[in-house]
Amino acid sequence: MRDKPGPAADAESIQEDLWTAVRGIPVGKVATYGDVADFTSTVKLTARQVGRLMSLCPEGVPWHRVVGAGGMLPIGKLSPAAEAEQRARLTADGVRFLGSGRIDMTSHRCGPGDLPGPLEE
DNA sequence: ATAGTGACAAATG
DNA sequence: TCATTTGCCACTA
Repeated sequence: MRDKPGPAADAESIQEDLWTAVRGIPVGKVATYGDVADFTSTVKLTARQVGRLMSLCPEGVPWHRVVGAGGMLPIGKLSPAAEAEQRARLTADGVRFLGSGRIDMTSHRCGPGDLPGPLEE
């Protein structure tokens, strides 16, 4: 190995795996940060880690399919415009919203194993 | 090194 | 259903 002993499994690898997991979310479905963190995993990530890395997510990644627990959109805290965009994209994907501005997780929640990502065994 | 903050989550009242 | 508190991990002052 050549290279310094950086942080366990370079952050690049983590991101790559993360994007793959997010991209594996089927259209019309959504996953929570905790779920995505569970899918990804070459290294066990926590919901916060996922959220933090999400800000770096490159183009082509349906980040809008990643929501908070219960279908809340915590993005509004960071960028109100992004929240509107996410909402519009999800609607275009066929996701329904509840009157409280939250997503109808009862029908769109993606659980571990329901994702065609690298988690398969 | 300590404290504060943040695209979160689960438990509690 | 909502508000509060605690745990989590990384970054910034």
